[in-house]
Amino acid sequence: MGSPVYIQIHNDIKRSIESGKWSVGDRIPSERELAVEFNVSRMTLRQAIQTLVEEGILERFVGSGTFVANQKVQEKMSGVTGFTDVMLAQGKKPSSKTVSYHIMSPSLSEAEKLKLKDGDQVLRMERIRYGDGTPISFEVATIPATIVEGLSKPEVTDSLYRTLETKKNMIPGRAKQNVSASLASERIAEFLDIKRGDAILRLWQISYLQDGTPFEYVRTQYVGERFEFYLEK
Amino acid sequence: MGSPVYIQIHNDIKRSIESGKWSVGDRIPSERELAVEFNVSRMTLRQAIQTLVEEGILERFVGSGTFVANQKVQEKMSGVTGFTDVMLAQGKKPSSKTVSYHIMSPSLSEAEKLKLKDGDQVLRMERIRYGDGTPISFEVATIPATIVEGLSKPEVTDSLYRTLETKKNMIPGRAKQNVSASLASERIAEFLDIKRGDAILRLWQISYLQDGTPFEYVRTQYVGERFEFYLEK
DNA sequence: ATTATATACCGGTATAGACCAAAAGTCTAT
DNA sequence: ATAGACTTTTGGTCTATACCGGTATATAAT
Repeated sequence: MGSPVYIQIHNDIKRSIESGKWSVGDRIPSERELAVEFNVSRMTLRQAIQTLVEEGILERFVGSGTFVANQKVQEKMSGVTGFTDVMLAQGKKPSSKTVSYHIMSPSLSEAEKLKLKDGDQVLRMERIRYGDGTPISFEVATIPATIVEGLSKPEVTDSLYRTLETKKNMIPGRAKQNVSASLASERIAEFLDIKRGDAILRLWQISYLQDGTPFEYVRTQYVGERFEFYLEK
Repeated sequence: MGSPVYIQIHNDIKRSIESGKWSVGDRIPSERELAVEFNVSRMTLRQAIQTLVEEGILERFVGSGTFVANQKVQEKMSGVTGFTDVMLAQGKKPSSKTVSYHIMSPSLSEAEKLKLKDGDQVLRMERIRYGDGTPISFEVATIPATIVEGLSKPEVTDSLYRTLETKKNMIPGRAKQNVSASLASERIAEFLDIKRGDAILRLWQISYLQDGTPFEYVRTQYVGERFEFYLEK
Protein backbone atom coordinates (compact mmCIF):
# COMPACT_ATOMS: atom_id res chain seq x y z
CA MET A 1 0.00 0.00 0.00
CA GLY A 2 1.44 3.30 -1.01
CA SER A 3 -1.17 5.69 0.31
CA PRO A 4 -1.01 7.06 3.83
CA VAL A 5 -2.87 5.29 6.59
CA TYR A 6 -5.40 8.06 7.01
CA ILE A 7 -6.43 7.82 3.38
CA GLN A 8 -6.99 4.10 3.75
CA ILE A 9 -9.12 4.73 6.82
CA HIS A 10 -10.95 7.45 4.93
CA ASN A 11 -11.86 4.92 2.26
CA ASP A 12 -12.77 2.31 4.85
CA ILE A 13 -15.23 4.63 6.52
CA LYS A 14 -16.61 5.84 3.21
CA ARG A 15 -17.28 2.25 2.20
CA SER A 16 -18.98 1.58 5.51
CA ILE A 17 -21.35 4.44 4.81
CA GLU A 18 -22.00 3.43 1.22
CA SER A 19 -22.66 -0.15 2.26
CA GLY A 20 -25.31 1.08 4.65
CA LYS A 21 -23.50 0.20 7.87
CA TRP A 22 -24.13 3.79 8.90
CA SER A 23 -27.02 5.74 7.39
CA VAL A 24 -27.75 9.43 7.04
CA GLY A 25 -28.17 10.99 10.45
CA ASP A 26 -26.46 8.16 12.29
CA ARG A 27 -23.80 8.96 14.78
CA ILE A 28 -20.63 7.11 14.04
CA PRO A 29 -18.35 5.93 16.87
CA SER A 30 -16.27 8.57 18.61
CA GLU A 31 -12.80 9.45 17.42
CA ARG A 32 -11.28 7.70 20.40
CA GLU A 33 -13.20 4.50 19.72
CA LEU A 34 -12.38 4.50 16.01
CA ALA A 35 -8.73 5.18 16.78
CA VAL A 36 -8.64 1.97 18.83
CA GLU A 37 -10.60 0.05 16.18
CA PHE A 38 -8.22 1.03 13.38
CA ASN A 39 -5.24 0.80 15.69
CA VAL A 40 -3.95 4.30 15.03
CA SER A 41 -3.54 7.38 17.14
CA ARG A 42 -6.48 9.70 17.55
CA MET A 43 -4.70 12.40 15.55
CA THR A 44 -4.34 10.14 12.55
CA LEU A 45 -7.94 9.03 12.83
CA ARG A 46 -8.98 12.67 13.01
CA GLN A 47 -7.24 13.31 9.72
CA ALA A 48 -9.30 10.60 8.07
CA ILE A 49 -12.48 12.12 9.49
CA GLN A 50 -11.34 15.56 8.44
CA THR A 51 -11.15 14.61 4.78
CA LEU A 52 -14.63 13.13 4.97
CA VAL A 53 -15.95 16.30 6.57
CA GLU A 54 -14.40 18.34 3.80
CA GLU A 55 -16.16 16.16 1.27
CA GLY A 56 -19.43 16.85 3.04
CA ILE A 57 -19.95 13.21 3.90
CA LEU A 58 -19.67 13.66 7.64
CA GLU A 59 -20.56 16.45 10.04
CA ARG A 60 -18.95 17.03 13.40
CA PHE A 61 -20.54 18.64 16.44
CA VAL A 62 -18.52 19.42 19.54
CA GLY A 63 -19.91 17.58 22.50
CA SER A 64 -22.30 15.49 20.40
CA GLY A 65 -20.31 13.44 17.98
CA THR A 66 -19.76 12.84 14.32
CA PHE A 67 -22.72 12.19 12.06
CA VAL A 68 -23.37 11.05 8.53
CA ALA A 69 -24.46 14.19 6.67
CA ASN A 70 -27.40 14.32 4.32
CA GLN A 71 -27.76 17.58 2.41
CA LYS A 72 -24.30 18.69 1.71
CA VAL A 73 -23.77 16.13 -0.98
CA GLN A 74 -25.33 18.71 -3.21
CA GLU A 75 -22.20 20.75 -2.99
CA LYS A 76 -20.57 18.66 -5.65
CA MET A 77 -23.36 19.69 -7.94
CA SER A 78 -21.65 22.92 -8.62
CA GLY A 79 -18.43 21.12 -9.15
CA VAL A 80 -17.43 18.61 -11.69
CA THR A 81 -19.76 15.81 -10.75
CA GLY A 82 -22.45 14.94 -13.22
CA PHE A 83 -26.20 15.03 -12.99
CA THR A 84 -26.47 11.33 -12.29
CA ASP A 85 -24.53 11.43 -9.05
CA VAL A 86 -26.32 14.53 -7.84
CA MET A 87 -29.72 12.97 -8.28
CA LEU A 88 -28.68 9.71 -6.68
CA ALA A 89 -27.27 11.61 -3.74
CA GLN A 90 -30.67 13.19 -3.23
CA GLY A 91 -32.46 9.90 -3.38
CA LYS A 92 -34.08 10.66 -6.72
CA LYS A 93 -34.05 8.33 -9.64
CA PRO A 94 -32.15 9.95 -12.48
CA SER A 95 -33.07 9.36 -16.09
CA SER A 96 -32.61 11.20 -19.31
CA LYS A 97 -33.83 11.35 -22.87
CA THR A 98 -31.39 12.12 -25.62
CA VAL A 99 -32.91 14.53 -28.12
CA SER A 100 -29.96 14.66 -30.47
CA TYR A 101 -26.47 13.18 -30.67
CA HIS A 102 -24.15 14.07 -33.52
CA ILE A 103 -20.50 14.44 -34.38
CA MET A 104 -20.09 17.79 -36.09
CA SER A 105 -17.95 20.88 -36.54
CA PRO A 106 -18.02 23.16 -33.53
CA SER A 107 -19.46 26.64 -33.48
CA LEU A 108 -17.02 29.50 -33.00
CA SER A 109 -18.00 29.86 -29.37
CA GLU A 110 -17.58 26.14 -28.75
CA ALA A 111 -14.19 26.02 -30.46
CA GLU A 112 -12.97 28.91 -28.37
CA LYS A 113 -14.20 27.58 -25.07
CA LEU A 114 -12.87 24.08 -25.68
CA LYS A 115 -9.60 25.42 -27.06
CA LEU A 116 -10.03 23.49 -30.30
CA LYS A 117 -7.78 23.64 -33.33
CA ASP A 118 -9.04 24.17 -36.88
CA GLY A 119 -10.72 21.06 -38.16
CA ASP A 120 -11.28 19.46 -34.76
CA GLN A 121 -14.67 17.81 -34.48
CA VAL A 122 -17.00 17.70 -31.51
CA LEU A 123 -19.83 15.60 -30.20
CA ARG A 124 -22.89 17.73 -29.53
CA MET A 125 -25.84 16.25 -27.72
CA GLU A 126 -29.07 17.61 -26.39
CA ARG A 127 -30.69 15.93 -23.47
CA ILE A 128 -33.65 16.23 -21.16
CA ARG A 129 -32.88 15.25 -17.60
CA TYR A 130 -35.46 13.80 -15.23
CA GLY A 131 -35.58 13.25 -11.50
CA ASP A 132 -38.14 10.64 -10.46
CA GLY A 133 -39.72 11.05 -13.87
CA THR A 134 -40.22 14.82 -13.69
CA PRO A 135 -38.31 16.94 -16.20
CA ILE A 136 -35.62 18.92 -14.41
CA SER A 137 -33.47 20.35 -17.12
CA PHE A 138 -32.60 20.61 -20.76
CA GLU A 139 -28.94 20.60 -21.59
CA VAL A 140 -26.71 20.96 -24.59
CA ALA A 141 -23.31 19.35 -24.11
CA THR A 142 -20.35 19.75 -26.40
CA ILE A 143 -17.38 17.41 -26.05
CA PRO A 144 -14.24 17.24 -28.20
CA ALA A 145 -14.40 14.18 -30.43
CA THR A 146 -10.98 13.05 -29.23
CA ILE A 147 -12.29 12.71 -25.70
CA VAL A 148 -15.16 10.39 -26.53
CA GLU A 149 -13.18 8.41 -29.10
CA GLY A 150 -13.83 4.71 -28.69
CA LEU A 151 -16.67 5.15 -26.24
CA SER A 152 -20.14 3.81 -26.91
CA LYS A 153 -23.17 6.07 -26.85
CA PRO A 154 -24.46 4.72 -23.53
CA GLU A 155 -21.04 5.17 -21.98
CA VAL A 156 -21.18 8.84 -22.91
CA THR A 157 -24.80 9.57 -22.15
CA ASP A 158 -25.25 7.55 -18.97
CA SER A 159 -22.51 9.00 -16.83
CA LEU A 160 -19.68 10.56 -18.74
CA TYR A 161 -17.71 11.41 -15.64
CA ARG A 162 -17.58 7.84 -14.44
CA THR A 163 -16.76 6.48 -17.86
CA LEU A 164 -13.89 8.91 -18.27
CA GLU A 165 -12.49 7.97 -14.90
CA THR A 166 -12.75 4.24 -15.35
CA LYS A 167 -12.18 3.78 -19.08
CA LYS A 168 -9.78 6.57 -19.90
CA ASN A 169 -8.33 7.41 -16.53
CA MET A 170 -9.23 11.04 -17.11
CA ILE A 171 -9.93 12.82 -13.87
CA PRO A 172 -11.95 16.02 -13.85
CA GLY A 173 -10.29 18.95 -12.11
CA ARG A 174 -11.71 22.45 -12.03
CA ALA A 175 -14.73 23.93 -13.72
CA LYS A 176 -15.87 27.41 -14.63
CA GLN A 177 -19.51 28.17 -14.31
CA ASN A 178 -21.86 30.96 -15.11
CA VAL A 179 -25.36 31.21 -13.72
CA SER A 180 -28.18 33.47 -14.75
CA ALA A 181 -31.95 33.50 -15.07
CA SER A 182 -34.22 33.75 -18.09
CA LEU A 183 -37.62 32.75 -19.39
CA ALA A 184 -38.56 29.53 -21.12
CA SER A 185 -38.88 29.56 -24.88
CA GLU A 186 -41.65 27.65 -26.62
CA ARG A 187 -39.35 24.79 -27.59
CA ILE A 188 -37.78 24.45 -24.15
CA ALA A 189 -41.15 24.75 -22.42
CA GLU A 190 -42.39 21.81 -24.42
CA PHE A 191 -39.38 19.71 -23.58
CA LEU A 192 -39.64 20.48 -19.89
CA ASP A 193 -43.41 20.30 -19.58
CA ILE A 194 -43.80 23.88 -18.43
CA LYS A 195 -45.37 27.02 -19.91
CA ARG A 196 -43.63 29.45 -22.19
CA GLY A 197 -42.35 32.33 -20.05
CA ASP A 198 -41.82 30.23 -16.94
CA ALA A 199 -38.64 30.83 -14.94
CA ILE A 200 -35.46 29.16 -16.13
CA LEU A 201 -32.17 28.88 -14.29
CA ARG A 202 -29.40 28.93 -16.85
CA LEU A 203 -26.01 27.41 -16.26
CA TRP A 204 -23.10 27.12 -18.55
CA GLN A 205 -20.10 25.17 -17.48
CA ILE A 206 -16.68 24.44 -18.87
CA SER A 207 -15.07 21.45 -17.19
CA TYR A 208 -11.35 20.87 -17.21
CA LEU A 209 -9.20 17.83 -16.63
CA GLN A 210 -6.58 18.02 -13.93
CA ASP A 211 -4.00 19.11 -16.49
CA GLY A 212 -6.16 22.03 -17.55
CA THR A 213 -7.51 20.59 -20.80
CA PRO A 214 -11.16 21.54 -21.31
CA PHE A 215 -13.21 18.44 -21.99
CA GLU A 216 -16.83 19.51 -21.77
CA TYR A 217 -18.90 22.61 -22.42
CA VAL A 218 -22.44 22.39 -21.19
CA ARG A 219 -25.33 24.81 -21.32
CA THR A 220 -28.17 23.78 -19.06
CA GLN A 221 -31.62 25.23 -18.53
CA TYR A 222 -33.22 24.17 -15.28
CA VAL A 223 -36.88 24.49 -14.41
CA GLY A 224 -36.84 27.24 -11.77
CA GLU A 225 -39.58 25.68 -9.72
CA ARG A 226 -38.01 22.25 -9.59
CA PHE A 227 -34.39 22.93 -9.03
CA GLU A 228 -32.14 24.59 -6.52
CA PHE A 229 -28.49 25.09 -6.77
CA TYR A 230 -26.72 24.56 -3.50
CA LEU A 231 -23.25 25.88 -2.81
CA GLU A 232 -20.94 26.07 0.08
CA LYS A 233 -17.96 28.30 0.17
CA MET B 1 -8.10 36.59 22.63
CA GLY B 2 -10.72 33.96 22.14
CA SER B 3 -9.63 32.45 18.86
CA PRO B 4 -7.24 29.51 18.74
CA VAL B 5 -3.54 30.15 18.48
CA TYR B 6 -3.29 28.78 14.97
CA ILE B 7 -5.91 31.24 13.70
CA GLN B 8 -3.94 34.10 15.20
CA ILE B 9 -0.79 32.86 13.50
CA HIS B 10 -2.77 32.43 10.30
CA ASN B 11 -3.75 36.10 10.46
CA ASP B 12 -0.22 37.13 11.41
CA ILE B 13 1.23 35.44 8.37
CA LYS B 14 -1.55 36.75 6.15
CA ARG B 15 -0.79 40.27 7.30
CA SER B 16 2.90 39.73 6.63
CA ILE B 17 2.09 38.82 3.06
CA GLU B 18 -0.36 41.68 2.58
CA SER B 19 2.16 44.14 4.00
CA GLY B 20 4.67 43.00 1.43
CA LYS B 21 7.08 41.33 3.82
CA TRP B 22 6.81 38.30 1.58
CA SER B 23 5.80 38.67 -2.06
CA VAL B 24 4.34 36.29 -4.62
CA GLY B 25 6.83 33.53 -5.36
CA ASP B 26 8.87 34.09 -2.22
CA ARG B 27 9.75 31.17 -0.02
CA ILE B 28 8.64 31.74 3.52
CA PRO B 29 10.65 30.29 6.43
CA SER B 30 10.34 26.57 7.07
CA GLU B 31 7.74 25.15 9.40
CA ARG B 32 10.37 24.40 11.99
CA GLU B 33 11.72 27.93 11.93
CA LEU B 34 8.28 29.53 12.12
CA ALA B 35 7.32 27.22 14.96
CA VAL B 36 10.24 28.58 16.96
CA GLU B 37 9.47 32.15 15.94
CA PHE B 38 5.85 31.95 17.06
CA ASN B 39 6.78 29.79 20.02
CA VAL B 40 4.37 26.97 19.21
CA SER B 41 4.80 23.33 18.28
CA ARG B 42 5.37 22.47 14.66
CA MET B 43 1.97 20.79 14.47
CA THR B 44 0.20 23.95 15.54
CA LEU B 45 2.20 26.00 13.10
CA ARG B 46 1.32 23.50 10.37
CA GLN B 47 -2.35 24.04 11.06
CA ALA B 48 -1.92 27.77 10.48
CA ILE B 49 -0.12 27.09 7.22
CA GLN B 50 -2.76 24.54 6.27
CA THR B 51 -5.57 27.07 6.45
CA LEU B 52 -3.57 29.47 4.28
CA VAL B 53 -2.94 26.72 1.74
CA GLU B 54 -6.65 25.98 1.64
CA GLU B 55 -7.32 29.64 0.95
CA GLY B 56 -4.90 29.47 -1.94
CA ILE B 57 -2.57 32.02 -0.38
CA LEU B 58 0.33 29.61 0.09
CA GLU B 59 1.64 26.57 -1.76
CA ARG B 60 3.70 23.79 -0.26
CA PHE B 61 6.30 21.59 -1.97
CA VAL B 62 7.93 18.68 -0.22
CA GLY B 63 11.65 19.14 -0.01
CA SER B 64 11.50 22.70 -1.35
CA GLY B 65 9.49 24.77 1.04
CA THR B 66 6.37 26.86 1.32
CA PHE B 67 5.78 29.66 -1.14
CA VAL B 68 3.44 32.61 -1.55
CA ALA B 69 1.01 31.68 -4.32
CA ASN B 70 -0.38 34.03 -6.90
CA GLN B 71 -3.99 34.57 -5.97
CA LYS B 72 -7.01 33.73 -8.03
CA VAL B 73 -9.30 36.67 -7.67
CA GLN B 74 -12.71 35.79 -8.93
CA GLU B 75 -13.34 32.84 -6.74
CA LYS B 76 -14.33 35.00 -3.81
CA MET B 77 -17.09 36.38 -5.96
CA SER B 78 -19.58 33.75 -5.03
CA GLY B 79 -18.36 33.57 -1.51
CA VAL B 80 -18.51 35.93 1.35
CA THR B 81 -17.48 39.06 -0.44
CA GLY B 82 -20.12 41.70 -0.67
CA PHE B 83 -21.82 43.29 -3.63
CA THR B 84 -19.60 46.34 -3.50
CA ASP B 85 -16.38 44.46 -4.11
CA VAL B 86 -17.92 42.38 -6.85
CA MET B 87 -19.06 45.41 -8.77
CA LEU B 88 -15.76 47.19 -8.36
CA ALA B 89 -13.95 44.09 -9.60
CA GLN B 90 -16.03 44.29 -12.76
CA GLY B 91 -15.33 47.95 -13.26
CA LYS B 92 -18.88 49.04 -12.48
CA LYS B 93 -19.78 51.76 -10.08
CA PRO B 94 -21.79 50.27 -7.23
CA SER B 95 -24.54 52.15 -5.48
CA SER B 96 -27.60 51.23 -3.50
CA LYS B 97 -30.84 52.64 -2.17
CA THR B 98 -32.07 51.52 1.19
CA VAL B 99 -35.79 50.86 1.09
CA SER B 100 -36.21 49.97 4.74
CA TYR B 101 -33.98 49.65 7.78
CA HIS B 102 -35.43 48.52 11.11
CA ILE B 103 -34.51 46.73 14.28
CA MET B 104 -37.21 44.15 14.91
CA SER B 105 -38.04 40.67 16.09
CA PRO B 106 -36.94 38.00 13.64
CA SER B 107 -39.29 35.73 11.78
CA LEU B 108 -39.19 32.04 12.65
CA SER B 109 -37.15 31.27 9.58
CA GLU B 110 -34.68 34.03 10.31
CA ALA B 111 -34.28 33.02 13.94
CA GLU B 112 -33.58 29.47 12.88
CA LYS B 113 -31.07 30.31 10.19
CA LEU B 114 -29.19 32.81 12.34
CA LYS B 115 -29.32 30.49 15.37
CA LEU B 116 -30.95 33.16 17.50
CA LYS B 117 -32.23 32.75 21.04
CA ASP B 118 -35.67 33.80 22.22
CA GLY B 119 -35.92 37.56 22.47
CA ASP B 120 -32.90 38.29 20.26
CA GLN B 121 -33.50 41.20 17.94
CA VAL B 122 -32.35 41.62 14.37
CA LEU B 123 -31.69 44.38 11.89
CA ARG B 124 -33.70 43.87 8.73
CA MET B 125 -33.02 46.01 5.74
CA GLU B 126 -34.24 46.03 2.19
CA ARG B 127 -32.04 47.46 -0.49
CA ILE B 128 -31.93 47.99 -4.20
CA ARG B 129 -28.48 47.55 -5.68
CA TYR B 130 -27.29 49.36 -8.76
CA GLY B 131 -24.35 48.93 -11.10
CA ASP B 132 -23.53 52.03 -13.09
CA GLY B 133 -26.97 53.35 -12.17
CA THR B 134 -28.95 50.37 -13.49
CA PRO B 135 -30.92 48.33 -10.94
CA ILE B 136 -29.27 44.94 -10.56
CA SER B 137 -30.89 43.38 -7.54
CA PHE B 138 -33.27 43.72 -4.64
CA GLU B 139 -32.12 42.21 -1.40
CA VAL B 140 -33.44 41.62 2.07
CA ALA B 141 -30.69 41.27 4.64
CA THR B 142 -31.18 40.13 8.21
CA ILE B 143 -28.38 40.63 10.72
CA PRO B 144 -28.38 39.88 14.45
CA ALA B 145 -28.62 43.13 16.40
CA THR B 146 -25.57 42.17 18.45
CA ILE B 147 -23.43 42.16 15.34
CA VAL B 148 -24.27 45.67 14.23
CA GLU B 149 -24.26 47.10 17.76
CA GLY B 150 -22.46 50.41 17.85
CA LEU B 151 -22.21 50.71 14.08
CA SER B 152 -23.67 53.63 12.20
CA LYS B 153 -26.16 53.14 9.38
CA PRO B 154 -23.66 54.03 6.64
CA GLU B 155 -21.14 51.62 8.13
CA VAL B 156 -23.70 48.85 7.81
CA THR B 157 -25.20 49.73 4.47
CA ASP B 158 -22.08 50.80 2.58
CA SER B 159 -19.91 47.76 2.96
CA LEU B 160 -20.75 45.60 5.93
CA TYR B 161 -17.94 43.17 5.28
CA ARG B 162 -15.22 45.80 5.44
CA THR B 163 -16.72 47.46 8.48
CA LEU B 164 -16.88 44.19 10.36
CA GLU B 165 -13.28 43.43 9.56
CA THR B 166 -11.89 46.81 10.46
CA LYS B 167 -14.15 47.92 13.29
CA LYS B 168 -15.02 44.67 15.01
CA ASN B 169 -12.26 42.37 13.87
CA MET B 170 -14.90 39.90 12.71
CA ILE B 171 -13.69 37.90 9.77
CA PRO B 172 -16.18 36.16 7.51
CA GLY B 173 -15.55 32.47 7.03
CA ARG B 174 -17.84 30.15 5.10
CA ALA B 175 -21.19 30.76 3.51
CA LYS B 176 -24.09 28.59 2.45
CA GLN B 177 -25.89 29.57 -0.67
CA ASN B 178 -28.92 28.50 -2.57
CA VAL B 179 -29.69 29.58 -6.09
CA SER B 180 -32.89 29.20 -8.04
CA ALA B 181 -34.96 31.01 -10.63
CA SER B 182 -38.38 32.59 -10.45
CA LEU B 183 -40.49 35.37 -11.90
CA ALA B 184 -40.67 38.97 -10.76
CA SER B 185 -43.63 40.04 -8.64
CA GLU B 186 -45.30 43.37 -9.17
CA ARG B 187 -43.50 44.99 -6.23
CA ILE B 188 -40.08 43.71 -7.16
CA ALA B 189 -40.59 44.58 -10.82
CA GLU B 190 -41.24 48.17 -9.83
CA PHE B 191 -38.14 48.34 -7.66
CA LEU B 192 -35.95 46.89 -10.38
CA ASP B 193 -37.47 48.71 -13.30
CA ILE B 194 -38.54 45.57 -15.12
CA LYS B 195 -41.88 44.01 -16.01
CA ARG B 196 -43.88 41.68 -13.80
CA GLY B 197 -43.08 38.14 -14.87
CA ASP B 198 -39.54 38.89 -15.99
CA ALA B 199 -36.84 36.41 -15.05
CA ILE B 200 -35.37 36.63 -11.56
CA LEU B 201 -32.32 34.86 -10.24
CA ARG B 202 -32.88 34.14 -6.59
CA LEU B 203 -30.07 33.72 -4.12
CA TRP B 204 -30.23 33.18 -0.43
CA GLN B 205 -27.10 33.14 1.57
CA ILE B 206 -26.16 32.53 5.18
CA SER B 207 -22.72 33.87 6.00
CA TYR B 208 -20.71 32.64 8.93
CA LEU B 209 -17.81 34.06 10.88
CA GLN B 210 -14.69 31.96 11.18
CA ASP B 211 -15.96 30.46 14.43
CA GLY B 212 -19.15 29.30 12.76
CA THR B 213 -21.46 31.99 14.10
CA PRO B 214 -23.99 33.04 11.46
CA PHE B 215 -23.93 36.80 11.06
CA GLU B 216 -26.00 37.52 7.99
CA TYR B 217 -28.94 36.03 6.17
CA VAL B 218 -29.60 37.56 2.79
CA ARG B 219 -32.23 36.89 0.18
CA THR B 220 -31.44 38.51 -3.12
CA GLN B 221 -33.40 38.77 -6.33
CA TYR B 222 -31.29 39.59 -9.33
CA VAL B 223 -32.57 40.80 -12.68
CA GLY B 224 -31.94 37.81 -14.89
CA GLU B 225 -31.01 39.90 -17.89
CA ARG B 226 -28.52 42.05 -16.05
CA PHE B 227 -26.66 39.68 -13.84
CA GLU B 228 -24.50 36.63 -14.12
CA PHE B 229 -23.11 34.60 -11.35
CA TYR B 230 -19.59 33.44 -11.94
CA LEU B 231 -18.12 30.48 -10.12
CA GLU B 232 -14.93 28.54 -10.20
CA LYS B 233 -14.60 25.15 -8.60
C1' DA C 1 -42.78 16.32 38.26
C1' DT C 2 -39.63 19.80 37.59
C1' DT C 3 -35.38 22.05 38.05
C1' DA C 4 -30.56 22.35 39.25
C1' DT C 5 -26.19 20.08 39.32
C1' DA C 6 -22.63 16.90 38.71
C1' DT C 7 -20.29 14.07 35.54
C1' DA C 8 -18.92 11.41 31.61
C1' DC C 9 -18.18 11.94 26.86
C1' DC C 10 -17.48 14.52 22.66
C1' DG C 11 -14.73 17.05 19.27
C1' DG C 12 -11.09 21.05 19.15
C1' DT C 13 -6.70 22.46 20.24
C1' DA C 14 -1.94 22.01 21.52
C1' DT C 15 2.65 19.78 22.76
C1' DA C 16 6.99 17.28 21.84
C1' DG C 17 8.85 13.97 19.90
C1' DA C 18 9.86 10.55 15.71
C1' DC C 19 10.56 8.72 11.08
C1' DC C 20 9.82 9.08 5.97
C1' DA C 21 10.46 10.47 1.08
C1' DA C 22 11.34 14.18 -2.00
C1' DA C 23 14.28 17.90 -3.18
C1' DA C 24 18.36 20.56 -2.90
C1' DG C 25 22.95 21.28 -1.62
C1' DT C 26 27.75 19.40 -1.07
C1' DC C 27 31.41 16.69 -1.69
C1' DT C 28 34.13 13.22 -4.17
C1' DA C 29 36.02 10.32 -7.58
C1' DT C 30 36.59 10.23 -12.23
C1' DA D 1 34.08 19.78 -15.57
C1' DT D 2 30.86 16.38 -14.57
C1' DA D 3 28.41 12.39 -12.94
C1' DG D 4 27.44 10.03 -8.91
C1' DA D 5 27.22 9.44 -3.88
C1' DC D 6 26.46 11.45 0.55
C1' DT D 7 24.12 14.93 3.70
C1' DT D 8 20.93 18.33 4.96
C1' DT D 9 16.62 20.52 4.68
C1' DT D 10 11.87 20.41 3.63
C1' DG D 11 7.10 19.19 4.03
C1' DG D 12 4.15 14.76 5.08
C1' DT D 13 2.76 11.46 8.29
C1' DC D 14 2.17 9.40 12.77
C1' DT D 15 2.34 8.59 17.91
C1' DA D 16 1.05 9.38 22.70
C1' DT D 17 -0.57 12.49 25.78
C1' DA D 18 -2.94 16.49 27.78
C1' DC D 19 -6.34 19.92 28.63
C1' DC D 20 -10.37 22.80 27.15
C1' DG D 21 -15.19 23.95 26.56
C1' DG D 22 -19.64 22.32 24.63
C1' DT D 23 -23.27 18.58 25.02
C1' DA D 24 -26.03 15.19 26.86
C1' DT D 25 -27.51 12.48 30.46
C1' DA D 26 -27.99 10.63 34.79
C1' DT D 27 -28.54 12.08 39.53
C1' DA D 28 -29.81 14.98 43.35
C1' DA D 29 -32.44 18.77 45.17
C1' DT D 30 -36.59 21.26 45.04
